[in-house]
Amino acid sequence: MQGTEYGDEELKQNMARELKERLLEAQKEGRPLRVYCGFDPRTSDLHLGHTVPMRKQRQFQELGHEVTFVVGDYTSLIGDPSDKDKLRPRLTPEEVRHNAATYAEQAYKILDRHKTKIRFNSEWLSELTFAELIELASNFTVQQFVRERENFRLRWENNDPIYLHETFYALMQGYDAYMLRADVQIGGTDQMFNIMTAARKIMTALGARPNIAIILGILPGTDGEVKMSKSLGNHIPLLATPEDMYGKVMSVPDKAMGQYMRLVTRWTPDRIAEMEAALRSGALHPRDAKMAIAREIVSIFHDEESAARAEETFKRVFQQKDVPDEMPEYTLQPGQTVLDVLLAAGLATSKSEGRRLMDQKGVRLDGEVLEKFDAPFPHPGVLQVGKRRFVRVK
RNA sequence: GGGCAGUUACCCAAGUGGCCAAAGGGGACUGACUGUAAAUCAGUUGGCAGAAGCCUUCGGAGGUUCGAAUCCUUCACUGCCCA
Repeated sequence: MQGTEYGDEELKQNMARELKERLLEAQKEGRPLRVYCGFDPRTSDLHLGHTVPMRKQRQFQELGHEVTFVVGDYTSLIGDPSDKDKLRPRLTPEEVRHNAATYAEQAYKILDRHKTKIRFNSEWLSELTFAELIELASNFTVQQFVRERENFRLRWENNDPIYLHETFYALMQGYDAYMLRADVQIGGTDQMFNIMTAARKIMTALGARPNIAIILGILPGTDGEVKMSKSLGNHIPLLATPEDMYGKVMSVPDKAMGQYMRLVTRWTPDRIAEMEAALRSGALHPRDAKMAIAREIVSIFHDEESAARAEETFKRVFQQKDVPDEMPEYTLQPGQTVLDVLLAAGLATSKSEGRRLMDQKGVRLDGEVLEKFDAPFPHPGVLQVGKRRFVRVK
């Protein structure tokens, strides 16, 4: 149960007990547990935060259980209720399929490709009749949605709109769990309502055994404070290069190291406890601890070798202030000024921005600060903007 | 259906006829410092021009005015109250 967070010790005990019972029962029946996880095909750009529940699923796979990956193609008609003001155009079936494929491809960095079943929830949700929907809805009160769900409550208090159809999201997720006869459903604390209240209630009402909830802590973003999310700009994409991923992990504040160790790395609870003890006693420097975490994380999503290279680059660029081995290249065109090159190489989005960067002494060529933006570009070399953007100008 | 309030730059939010490219905060970016891309401090943060300057922006459209984010009309969206 490493990394779980129910916010209530009693609930945690209950879930742990139920899980134990269900395991024994399944063993007696000679069947694996059915573990359910859903995903929203609206995004196909996964980040470390998405991998937290996947890691838990992987553990189930390794123990021989059955993991079903549900593509929420039907639920995506609604979208995540926490995003309010973006109009979410309905995706075409092709887009859903494409996103599902790229999403799954990234997910297989963690899950076992051969042991993962994929289902689309339109399969059963599109068959629901209006009468059946009413039946499902009759299990809930408006108060449950508005008072118990934190994101709705906040929106209610802030006078933000809450559309009726958004409340269906939980019903649909619960119905998914019912259709799959899931034994276990895994999600972050933001899924507490959908898993605990909605799914368990619907399953019970329809005569199935309620699934057991495994609620995991939420991984904070690179700011160390709030949930990792692309829209907040504090995310670490799975598709980041090894160097970028390593550096982004290094930029996470020290205080979030524990959460990263517990929620992202493959380390055992013992190893983590050991490291934390060493940190407390001063035997382990926080920088070295974080470097180990960064290296481990890059190893998971790339491989050991790339991780070692990323570490080298990091040491060179940030600890020795040297330039990295590899960087994008740009071929100089005749007659270009410094400003032209900045713009053409994508280091500035407008001439004004380029001038500002130069005014701030943020532009260097082979280590020399460039100040005259309208001067012809001096000579080929390594053009650097700020601390970490490099282009080799040829 | 009726009444009232609101819609400002990436986000939150001030501004209620000229001094507004638009306060403040967050974020982002740059610099200094640092074990770090953290923390802290300083600066920058619409576009174009070397600068004075010019151009585009305050939900959409139209209007009043020498001049509008600010006033009027209308449309769209949101909230609150009443039915």
